[in-house]
Amino acid sequence: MYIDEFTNHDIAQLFAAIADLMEILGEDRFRVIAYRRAATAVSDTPMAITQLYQNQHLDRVEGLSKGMAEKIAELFVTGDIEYYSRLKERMPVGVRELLRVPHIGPRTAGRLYNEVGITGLADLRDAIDNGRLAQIKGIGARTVAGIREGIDAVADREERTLLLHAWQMGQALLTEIRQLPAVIDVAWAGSLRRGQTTIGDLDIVVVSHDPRACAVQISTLALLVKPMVQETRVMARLQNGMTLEVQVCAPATWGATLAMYTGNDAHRLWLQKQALHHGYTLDRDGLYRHGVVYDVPDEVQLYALLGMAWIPPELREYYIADVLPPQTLAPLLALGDMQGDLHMHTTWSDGNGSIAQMAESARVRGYTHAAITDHGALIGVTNGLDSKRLRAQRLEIDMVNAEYHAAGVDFHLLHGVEVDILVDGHLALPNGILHELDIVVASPHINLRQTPEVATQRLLKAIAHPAVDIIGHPRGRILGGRLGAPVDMERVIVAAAHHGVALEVNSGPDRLDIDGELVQAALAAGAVISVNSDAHDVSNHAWIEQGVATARRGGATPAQVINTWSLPQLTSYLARERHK
DNA sequence: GCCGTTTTCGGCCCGACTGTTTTCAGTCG
Repeated sequence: MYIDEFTNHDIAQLFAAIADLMEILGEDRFRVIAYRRAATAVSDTPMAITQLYQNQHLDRVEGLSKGMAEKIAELFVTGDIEYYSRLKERMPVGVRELLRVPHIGPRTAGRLYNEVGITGLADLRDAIDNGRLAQIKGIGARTVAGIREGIDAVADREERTLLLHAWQMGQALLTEIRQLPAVIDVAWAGSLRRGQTTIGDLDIVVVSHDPRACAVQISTLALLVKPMVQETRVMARLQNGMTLEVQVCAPATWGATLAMYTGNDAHRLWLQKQALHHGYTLDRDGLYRHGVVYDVPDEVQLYALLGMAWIPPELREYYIADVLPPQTLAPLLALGDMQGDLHMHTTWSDGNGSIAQMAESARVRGYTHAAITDHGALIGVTNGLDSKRLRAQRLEIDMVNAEYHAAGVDFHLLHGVEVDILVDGHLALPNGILHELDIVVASPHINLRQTPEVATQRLLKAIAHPAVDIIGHPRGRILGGRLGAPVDMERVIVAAAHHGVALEVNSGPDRLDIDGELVQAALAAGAVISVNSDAHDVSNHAWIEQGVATARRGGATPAQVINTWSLPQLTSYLARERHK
């Protein structure tokens, strides 16, 4: 039995590798999809697959078919999957790295191996440098340039985990740790607590009266893979492939330890400097005065002892060096401030939920309103709506609203659209229909490889359009996938502020576009922002938490985020802006 | 490979755009 050797992450990687190799080898694409689905099913499972297997509960893994469960059994029994071995004989595994590079799909990856012998990113770089790549039929100068551009964006992708996935794992860990008898309190630290868009390692700080005993208890949790205990610290791997570090401290040092583990490095050094300045020394074990531990039961007291107001973790990277923090910071946007989600899709275009289902899911989250913004007609696969279908959709939205109204429920749906911003900045729907809608989100989806000037003009033109209320995921970046359009965001922000158009923080886990830095710039210029889920399924509404974290990193206060406004306030904003 | 059955096999995600061609293959959303 090889059962202890595989985490969920390992198994998902194996299925993904099989799918990639099959695709490169030109196998039936529906079989490829089957393996991909299995990879997703496994990595979406919080419980250890090994444990489910031992309890004969693999059939409880949602989305995992019987055939794929058998492959997992084969892996646990023999240590390998025979089909995978046979694929590897036909195509080196390294070739699948090439698929991550923009402009290289399975066919090209296969040709790069067969015709030039390229087996990985390093080979690909060499082939670009020595001109071998340009010699391949069908790959011209522009494609080579595109590949050269994309290769670096892709290189560090494997190392980091998307905020959403780290968040989910962090939640699961907190829940389990909290139930241990020796635990008084527990919190995330590190980049997860700071709300970074991608996370390296997961850091957690725990408070206990008996830190050593508590560390041992933590090491027994089923979520941990190969845990190691060093006095009051636990190191382990997690099922999703991340590395975990848990530090247990005594109640008296909680404030100091949590702040030191939250960081970042620069903020940590700055805190230590401030401590010295006030006659203390500060390290991960606590705050000391004349060599004696000084009680700091929480972070607020730590910052107070160092002569300043508590700084929310999301802003700590910005408060470093000689920058003096304000004595009181305005409260940042919180999840509870959100009154409406203004960007979501339904089965009318490419979503999975009906209008009524998406509305109810938004209402249950505590919103008073939400906007249905299906795709406008342009992108084929999204089944976009033209004017005629949008008018038909209006009737269904009116009906849902009427039902809420009749039931005396305080919830209202706005009718909107997510319209494509075309290459030249024109919108993909006629002005007539755009003006009929309650709200218009305009987003760039295709042709994201433009020169900076053209890409910028494209957005500026859309912002100037009188019907546009929100610019959706302005750069179109995909985390770990592509950088997005080379837009001059400074000019875009100025224009958005001028025209009263909101810039979106899209909460899609691989988007988080715009990010914290741009939020900060936008707010400084007087623009408003809109934090939206871009949900295509009722379950996606939860993504808003990562969007809120991103807005917080930009220092957004509730008033600066149009989603916190009451329906009357939002409606008057939409009306005023439309008649400009 | 999986699903849902008219339970034995056909359908499953397809259309636009790009770059390279000279009529289209491949990538992307």
